[in-house]
Amino acid sequence: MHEIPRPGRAVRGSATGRPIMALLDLLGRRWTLRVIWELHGEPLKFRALQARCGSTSSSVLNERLAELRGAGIVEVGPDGYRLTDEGLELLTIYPLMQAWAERWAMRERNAPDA
Amino acid sequence: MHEIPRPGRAVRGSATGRPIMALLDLLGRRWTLRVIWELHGEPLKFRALQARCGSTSSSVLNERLAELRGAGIVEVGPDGYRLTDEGLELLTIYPLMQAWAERWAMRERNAPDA
DNA sequence: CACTCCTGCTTCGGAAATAGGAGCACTAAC
DNA sequence: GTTAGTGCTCCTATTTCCGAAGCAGGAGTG
Repeated sequence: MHEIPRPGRAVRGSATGRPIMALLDLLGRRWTLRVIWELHGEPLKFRALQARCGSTSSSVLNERLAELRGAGIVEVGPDGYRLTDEGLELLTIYPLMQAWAERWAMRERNAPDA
Repeated sequence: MHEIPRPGRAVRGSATGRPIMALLDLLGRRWTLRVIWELHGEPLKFRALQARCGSTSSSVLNERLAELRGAGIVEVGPDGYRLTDEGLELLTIYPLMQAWAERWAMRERNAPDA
């Protein structure tokens, strides 16, 4: 088992305890950004969420969900997993990322293959 | 060697080619978010960047830099690695993450240990 | 009761990514 | 020549992840 990053504690790559470092560690793990993205709408059951995340393995998905619940980003409701109020706040970074990704796609279309 | 995610192509967990999926794959790799964060200011040489990223291994750091250069987020200048104009655009998500992380730290301080 | 279906979750062996460190080729001093 | 700095590569050990199977519990059905 690995540590769930928390502000005020040492995380991978930073022992200062700075909150942003804990968040960068948390969000930088595989599937974490994707899980939050897929939970932007209605609540999803475990297997439904798994299917939306490209059929990622249940073991890793369960770890990520435990971390996100520990950070107060995701909670379990009667209809499945959903974002908390704080999780919804974190969702504000996604429109920026999506707009950036769209410009990225336009640049790639106009560029010859690398 | 592994594939550098690009919009319009299949990436880990998504074969649709949606640009946001490529970006989520790219940013969800270890050290990627951190590298962009550390490059927000002045340009950094390879070893200086490595030191700021908690002495991550040079092999992985080099892979991440190759990916970020391939995506047009990072470029190499006379003074070292720095963000491109598009990389600076991506930097706009960090103030939101930092604010979120600060609230996270406040919640943790007010909460009994889990 | 048994049986079926769905739930979240766990376990396990093999595959892939990352860590950690030594070292290379190159350039610029001196 | 030596020394120091650069980006980067190679190698092995460790960690993480994948993929599939299966478990425990609850609800419904007869």
